[in-house]
Amino acid sequence: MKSASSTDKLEEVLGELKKSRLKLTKPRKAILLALVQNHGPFTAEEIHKIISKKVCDLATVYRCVASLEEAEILRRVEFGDDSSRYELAHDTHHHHLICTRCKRVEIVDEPELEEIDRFVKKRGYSNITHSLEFFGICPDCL
Amino acid sequence: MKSASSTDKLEEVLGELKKSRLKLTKPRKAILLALVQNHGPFTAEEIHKIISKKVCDLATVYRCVASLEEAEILRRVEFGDDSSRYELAHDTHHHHLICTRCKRVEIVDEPELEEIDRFVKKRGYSNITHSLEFFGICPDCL
DNA sequence: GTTTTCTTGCGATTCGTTTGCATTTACATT
DNA sequence: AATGTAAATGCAAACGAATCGCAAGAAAAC
Repeated sequence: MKSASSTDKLEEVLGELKKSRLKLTKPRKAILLALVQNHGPFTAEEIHKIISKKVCDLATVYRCVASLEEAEILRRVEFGDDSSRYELAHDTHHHHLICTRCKRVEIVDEPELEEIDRFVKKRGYSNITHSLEFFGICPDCL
Repeated sequence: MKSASSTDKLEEVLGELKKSRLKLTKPRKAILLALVQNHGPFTAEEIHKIISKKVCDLATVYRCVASLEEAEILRRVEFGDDSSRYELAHDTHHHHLICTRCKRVEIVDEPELEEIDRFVKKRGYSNITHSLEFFGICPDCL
């Protein structure tokens, strides 16, 4: 199975948006396009820059990512630096490997890590999610 | 091997503090005592309440936890709710399981999870650390 | 096209955290 | 014990990320 093209992906995501009860507005479309076209989780501020500040106010970006996260179209990621980052939830579950020197972000999607949640299932918890991020110094920075 | 008593633990931690080049001040002693006596990672604000606000200013708590983290006596933990929490770094490496309803925090220290970092070692990264937190609904809240 | 409901812009506001600066304290040195 | 000095503190002001109130604007429903 080939990976979908950028436009395919955008249509897919916009489809998800229509299925939710969220309205299809210009800021939301711009944000989703930005995340389809660009890699890596971004802060609201970064998204605001990418879509161009003329599209909408920064406050609107915050409100959009919040509603899109609620609708499970976006996923929030925390790198422990006091700001939330967002990426398409549609992408397969994965984690990040962040170089603490150059801030490069790599994707980690080892199949063995898929089963992580089972360690807490036996405690009777439900609706389990987890957040796993790696930090280290990348080969280039050594 | 028995777990150390509260006073043993406190002395051990104060020993670490002396070995660092940090001065042994009243606020730092109070904070370490608070973390020896109480479970779970706490925010600066929570620590400030525990040690009693008379001990020092909130700004001092922030400065203390920062220096104690730097000295690797405390460890910072993020639950993705826009505030940092601190616990004794001395305690064995573990993760947290946070009930998203009642905010209860449990410790997760499955031995199988110890080896997590190896998934990124093969990418040539060094000084690897990771942050893994679980979120779910606890049996009592169901 | 009109109504209803959601969304936005803009400014003000909150909240966690940090900082500047004068003062105080811990600790080393005499 | 008195002194010197570098580090730590209190207090208030400043900060940055995120949120909110409200009036105006735009989408979807009728």
